[in-house]
Amino acid sequence: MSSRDAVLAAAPRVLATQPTASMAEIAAAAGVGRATLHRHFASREDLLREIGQRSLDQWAASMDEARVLEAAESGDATVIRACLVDLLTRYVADAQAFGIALTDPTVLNDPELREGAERCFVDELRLHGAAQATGVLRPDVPPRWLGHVLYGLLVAVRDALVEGDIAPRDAAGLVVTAFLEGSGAR
Amino acid sequence: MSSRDAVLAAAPRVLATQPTASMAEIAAAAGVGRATLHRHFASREDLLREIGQRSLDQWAASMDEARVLEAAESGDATVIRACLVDLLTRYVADAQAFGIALTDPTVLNDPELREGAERCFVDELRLHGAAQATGVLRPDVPPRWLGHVLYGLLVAVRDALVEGDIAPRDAAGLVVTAFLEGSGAR
DNA sequence: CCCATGTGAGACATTGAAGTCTCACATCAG
DNA sequence: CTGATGTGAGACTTCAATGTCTCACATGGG
Repeated sequence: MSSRDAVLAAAPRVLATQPTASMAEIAAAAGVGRATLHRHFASREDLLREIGQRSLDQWAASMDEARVLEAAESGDATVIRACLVDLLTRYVADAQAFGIALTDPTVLNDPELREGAERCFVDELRLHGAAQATGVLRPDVPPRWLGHVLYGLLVAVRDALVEGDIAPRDAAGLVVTAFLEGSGAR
Repeated sequence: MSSRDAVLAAAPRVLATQPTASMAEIAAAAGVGRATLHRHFASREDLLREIGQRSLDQWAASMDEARVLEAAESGDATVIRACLVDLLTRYVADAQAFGIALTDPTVLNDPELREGAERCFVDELRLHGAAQATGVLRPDVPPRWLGHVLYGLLVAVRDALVEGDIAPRDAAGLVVTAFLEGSGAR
């Protein structure tokens, strides 16, 4: 594994538990010299942006793999619902790999990344819209609110896993249930 | 309003949109000199801790006002459900006032604050436990997970409000519904 | 063997925010 | 008026992390 890959593997891991970790700490965690870290990423911002970009790529990839647009256009409630579940499951995995990108100010405030996020979000909204139109998701809430709820649940599952309050293998199921059925008893 | 109160009012507001705001920016937002800010709060950590402590006090106060422990001990599903809704509504208001405390590393990592948070959480868990036992909340998930879901929804509503995706007057209802009923259509 | 490449260690410089200090000024109670 | 208190402005110091640079070394291809 190249030292660059070592950094890109280690950084999200440390930052997940220590969002303010210094470059020195990140380098150490990656088993790499501080100078080497700076060779690959000129600044801390650079590194964070790269991680943010990768999380966006992963977001897009997950939507792609779940065939979000295809499902949205199908107009078939069963397909849409299955797609949603598939998507959420992928998101949960992504949130563990790129948890830092969910809440880091550097990532959240970067104009380019924001634009990329909005682009992904628009695609996701297609699915939510189709889900609302076909009776899969409740129609009486703003579609963008559904995105926020999803986001919040990913933050929740990330933290719950970090603190060891839920088992990794249960994570996806808990999120899917919480999102679709809520936490109220049936 | 004393300058100290001005700071304690302004700081959470600026930090809500700029979590990395400098002391100088906070002072400016409070309409107060930088020296004055340091007179009241020796360090940035001090200020953040004070805000964190106040958010904990508010958390405790909200549980108190919603009569959480009383409801938990009542064993009455109707009472418990009403208490939960009341509590969530209060939380939504609190999340707007102290949104920064939800995700700021300084607040989240301070040992004393963590201990205080855990103490509040334990009380909240009593309610969740009672709610699960009386068929108000689903019994098939870890009680602590319910706390995380709630937390995630507060982060979601905070961000949705900051970005203007939902109307302030709808916020509480959206959170209550998302938590209890989920986002799936009935 | 030899060179090219990438690396670690560590010295060094830079920077930007934090924190300190002084002083003049406003306010207000007595 | 007068002293006490709190304040704003701004100069100043400190400090920790960032970013730069050099050099010796390892490795691997030729």
